[in-house]
Amino acid sequence: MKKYWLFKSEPDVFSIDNLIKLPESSSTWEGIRNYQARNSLRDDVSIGDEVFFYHSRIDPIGIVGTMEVIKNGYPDHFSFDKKSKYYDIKSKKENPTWFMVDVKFQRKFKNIIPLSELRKHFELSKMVLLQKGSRLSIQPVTESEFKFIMDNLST
DNA sequence: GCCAACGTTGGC
DNA sequence: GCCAACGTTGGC
Repeated sequence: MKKYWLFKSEPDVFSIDNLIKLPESSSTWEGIRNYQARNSLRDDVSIGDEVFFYHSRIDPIGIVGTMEVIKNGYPDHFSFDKKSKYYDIKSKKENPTWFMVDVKFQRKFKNIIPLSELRKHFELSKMVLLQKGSRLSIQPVTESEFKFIMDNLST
């Protein structure tokens, strides 16, 4: 069954426009170095799932569009590459610590949906994103939350 | 750029 | 296995 997610990225590092410009408008989603997020990428994020692209640490912060998962979780090979900023000595090829998926651009909203806007809606009050202290960079979104945002807030 | 809230590390 | 110290995230 199709699932829904929200992936955070700092646009200084990787923005939705960067994704659009890549061949096939698709990309690896590497460099996730948090165990809870890793577990989602390894076990739950699946081909066909829909994902909100979220820009953090920029003004304004919020959801900028959607993408689709096109490859299930597989070892994050950047963690094996000494030259990569995502290199991690404890991740071994025969027993990888970190995982990633591939994504493909779907849609960029005409207007960003700011975090402050998301907070206004009772229907979204349970969103992982909006919980106090929440900073998961790969997080689940419920079907009703996803549809509410697409139907009422997307442009 | 600051700093609160988390997550991780490592000494004991 | 506790927990202080350190490192990171991300809203503001």
